[in-house]
Amino acid sequence: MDPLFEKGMTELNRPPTDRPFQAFEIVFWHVLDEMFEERLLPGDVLYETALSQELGLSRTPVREALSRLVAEGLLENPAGTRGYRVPDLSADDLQQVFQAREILESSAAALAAEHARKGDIGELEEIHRREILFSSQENRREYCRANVEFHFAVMRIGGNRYLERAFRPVFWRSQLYVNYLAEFHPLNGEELTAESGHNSPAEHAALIRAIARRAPKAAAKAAAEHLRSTTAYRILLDTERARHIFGGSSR
Amino acid sequence: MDPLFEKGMTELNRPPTDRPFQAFEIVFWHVLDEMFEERLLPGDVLYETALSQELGLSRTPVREALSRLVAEGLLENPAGTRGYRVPDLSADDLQQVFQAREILESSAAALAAEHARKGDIGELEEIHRREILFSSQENRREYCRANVEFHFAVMRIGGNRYLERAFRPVFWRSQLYVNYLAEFHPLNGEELTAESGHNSPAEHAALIRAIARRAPKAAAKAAAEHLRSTTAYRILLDTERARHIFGGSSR
DNA sequence: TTATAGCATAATGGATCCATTGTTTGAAAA
DNA sequence: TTTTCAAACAATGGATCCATTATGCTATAA
Repeated sequence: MDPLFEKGMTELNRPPTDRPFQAFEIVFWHVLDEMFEERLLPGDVLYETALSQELGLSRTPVREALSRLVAEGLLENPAGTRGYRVPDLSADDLQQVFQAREILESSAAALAAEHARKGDIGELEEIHRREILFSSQENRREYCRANVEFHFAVMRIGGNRYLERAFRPVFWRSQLYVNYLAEFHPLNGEELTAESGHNSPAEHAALIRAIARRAPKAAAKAAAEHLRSTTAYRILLDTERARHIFGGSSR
Repeated sequence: MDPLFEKGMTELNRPPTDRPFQAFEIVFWHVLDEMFEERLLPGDVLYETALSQELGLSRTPVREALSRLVAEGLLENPAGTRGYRVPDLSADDLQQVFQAREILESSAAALAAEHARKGDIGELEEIHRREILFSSQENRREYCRANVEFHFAVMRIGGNRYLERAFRPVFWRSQLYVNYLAEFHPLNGEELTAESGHNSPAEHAALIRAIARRAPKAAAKAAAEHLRSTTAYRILLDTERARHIFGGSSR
């Protein structure tokens, strides 16, 4: 459990701090990692007891973590039910998640175009360089990482902490869907990959340009268009095939 | 502690269910009510121990509740610090909260204009009738209630559950600010009241019309303009006076 | 063979306990 | 009188315990 946080992309979401991890945080990020790594799939159920034994902790921190995950909308435990269920995937959910992302991210992009400072543009460009590098190297994990960083960076540069807070759970959820869908989609391995076919870098470049020249509307448009070309979104449009995917877990 | 949930406006936010309250829910809504009722002000600090004694519960459910409130952004406990602090009010926070609301609510209004069914319009009109009634009766509490219901109804009719989830904490926080500001603002009692001078009903009417005639852009515009005319927002514009208000708690 | 009732199992909500650690008070020194 | 250090106090994080109750299995009956 030690190197739990050197892998995966979840630590991106943990605010940087020198304070040691509390037990419940270990559980929280562990579960999140399991979800991102697709070892936990929609329909799977987690139990406090089992988890606490697996992780060698008492149930107290496990409860805390699971309860937070529920608050984030990443798990659900309907009233009077035991176990914490990884929410099912429905075409409707997918559509709503991406619609929400489009609203939040295009607004943030517009704000970023208004508020960006010189260093911010540099930061975006640095991330973007990594995206290009890793996409050409076909280094899926590092590419994905940079991609995640990019979206959070735009959100942060936008400068609205409340919008940013609202964004995090929506984004997480959409990431889960992306991985899962890419995994199970019949087109997987052909033209579709988890990171939207590597056209992201070009679209990100367009967004950076819009932000750099302080064009809020163009930035918002670029962000929205980028989302629309995402793998998951494209799968969604392919509703006929989608029917084969959505539904219960395979496990 | 029994009639805790017949007063206040917080129960609006508890999803309806026949299941009895769990202990942690009692704590959760209790604290929320204390905040809305302005018995808890920015800068105040809550302690698990004290709360559990006050409410006659063990610390376990209290911890759960406080932890959820932190997750909602309604309390904060910085790393390595004791006590849960009601976040301070800064002009910047206020601006951001209202900016976030504008983004979320205008988007939801547009969606509502697209998705509204006949019954939905009826519901909005019913709430709106109550607003008019109570505003003319100067029944502050019931008016406020209807106002809250209205905003949630628009969000719900928009139909995006993820947007709705993101909206809730932002809205809550803005409500806290509204009450607090109205209380302490030097203009309180003159032209400003907590419910933005009762021009809300007219603005809500405009929003309903836009939704009813399926005009997403008009709906979004109406929602945004409504927010801009809110008390707190108007106070915010009055930055000179604002300086006297923002800052530590009075308690 | 399928459906139902009842029982055994085990997971959860809440209470309590303990070790750790942040806070505060007070005493001593500058 | 003000500052520093230490010791007592108190709040929290985590572990454990217990009562309640959801869940699953079995045996019986249709």
